[in-house]
Amino acid sequence: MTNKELADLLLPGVDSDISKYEKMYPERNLDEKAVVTRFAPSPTGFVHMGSLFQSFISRKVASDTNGVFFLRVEDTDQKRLVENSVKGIVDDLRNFEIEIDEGMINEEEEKGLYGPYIQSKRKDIYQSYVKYLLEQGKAYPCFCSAEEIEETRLLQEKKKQRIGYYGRFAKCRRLTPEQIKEKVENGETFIIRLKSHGDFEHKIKAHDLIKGALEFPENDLDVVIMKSDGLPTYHFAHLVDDHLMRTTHVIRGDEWLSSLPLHLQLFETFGFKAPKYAHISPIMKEENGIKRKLSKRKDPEAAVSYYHEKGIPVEAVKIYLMTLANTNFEQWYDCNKDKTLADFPFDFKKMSSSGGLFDVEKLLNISKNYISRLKATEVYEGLLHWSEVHDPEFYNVLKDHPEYATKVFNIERDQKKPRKDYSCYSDIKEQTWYMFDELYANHEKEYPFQTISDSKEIAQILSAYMEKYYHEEDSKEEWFEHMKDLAQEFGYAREVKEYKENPDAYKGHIGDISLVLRIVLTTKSMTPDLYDIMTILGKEHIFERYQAWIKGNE
RNA sequence: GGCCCGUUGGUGAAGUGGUUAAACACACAUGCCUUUCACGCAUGCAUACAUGGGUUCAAAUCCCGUACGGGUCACCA
Repeated sequence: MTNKELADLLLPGVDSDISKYEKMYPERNLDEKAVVTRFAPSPTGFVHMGSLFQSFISRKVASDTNGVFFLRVEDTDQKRLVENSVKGIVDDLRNFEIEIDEGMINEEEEKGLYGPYIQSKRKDIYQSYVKYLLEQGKAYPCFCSAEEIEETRLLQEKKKQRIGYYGRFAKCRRLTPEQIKEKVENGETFIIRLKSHGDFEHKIKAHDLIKGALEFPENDLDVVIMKSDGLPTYHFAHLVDDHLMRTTHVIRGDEWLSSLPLHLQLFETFGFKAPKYAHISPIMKEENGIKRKLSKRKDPEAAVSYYHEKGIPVEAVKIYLMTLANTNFEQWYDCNKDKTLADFPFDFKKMSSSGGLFDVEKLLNISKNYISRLKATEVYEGLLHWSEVHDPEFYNVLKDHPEYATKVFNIERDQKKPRKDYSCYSDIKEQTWYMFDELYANHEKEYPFQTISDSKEIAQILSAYMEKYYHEEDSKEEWFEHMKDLAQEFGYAREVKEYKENPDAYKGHIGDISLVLRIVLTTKSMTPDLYDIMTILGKEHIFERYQAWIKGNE
């Protein structure tokens, strides 16, 4: 019995002519340096921070080189499928503004000429390649049961031998064609294994874009390439897909590093050119002094939804990811304030070969700086968008007063060194609610008075301010002069310096007076510039709040 | 257990044999500025190159061992 007859017996009706696929998916017509890469998740849930990181880098590299970034869904494990997760993945990428050039665009549809981009629809293709391999005598069927495999494993453990299906442990490799025929005709289920010619004692050299030069023993495991349901395993799908999709760079998590020898062997077996590999270390988290992989299950910050809920701008998250990826980015960004992420020359070699710690503090700092550089209108837009989903009360207020709200966000913003108050959109309401009537009315109020806390004196100060010292048209300088006059009238120093030089001569200083005016107006002892606040709020509101306080504290 | 990768201060890290007695950023502390806060500025902090050996005139940087951490060894990806 020839290999061809054997292949026909095992995969009847499958066309082993792989040359047609080679024609169907020709080399891409791109620049020599163009990088074709992909994000290839299995549809088992939402996108994890680590995957987002990989896609972000992949997108960046493809864009930098006028290449292609595509999304391929790896659903060959039918048992683990989670409903609607393709949509989840697509949405997560879109929400982070990571655009795909090709691939799945929702649960059913896709775009691009190198599809199908979902593995369950590529079964015919994989089977052709499997059959081709069988005909070449480079693969064989295996009828071993799970129990038998387990048995050899135990035996190997006991004898302290390497675990796996290889060498003399590869029983089915020695099956004669007649035996195979008999088993198939008996209806026994089988899988297909690679007939490896690797030698564990031989070392092979490999190169990784991030980790550099690597050395491994050759793969000598007869790994499963096709499962009993006729679908390929990851390794084989990787070979076929990344070959036919003309992937030039495989960027993936470093849990794959140890199967690199196998993958290289697979490409070599077919005589295909292997892609370049970049194995990214996982993002770590520290807990109780131990570093561990950021976990989807345990760590809320692992889910990309966390950032949307907090209202950290997408761009800020990307900036953070870039600093994690290439730490020289921070300095570059600092020196090139007019440039954007897209201008930064990303370099694989600058990636850390060990796993970086994910630092939410640092992210928030970056976000704070980012928001501080935004225009007030941009803050308004971003906040509006965020609050629509996460804070309907605030959203309604913002929606009704776009111009007013923009003025509020412009306080101490339009200057060379803008204020840095907000780390994320969810911070803003707490710091600005007193500027909005609707929110002010419903908010609980506490007045944290300090030096001046006697309500009678406070009432007097407020009254005097309204009667004599408040003038709607005052410039900032005039306004401040009037504040000083007010301070003086009540026995407080006009200048802090004066007070410090001669503390006994005064009850306090200008700061104590302005604090009273600030607190009654805003209920806060810490706010941005009071003049700006007063100007935006206007006479009516100021007087209303001062009078209400006096009345309430008689 | 086999194989592979990694280990620079609280954190991210620069650094690839010699002005790095270890940059920069975050965090933290102090001071200045300031009507508050924030910003900014200045200073400081952290006893930082896992460890033992070797190569060299010279090592965080090269080699070997050890420890610790991570990954992998599925009809999962």
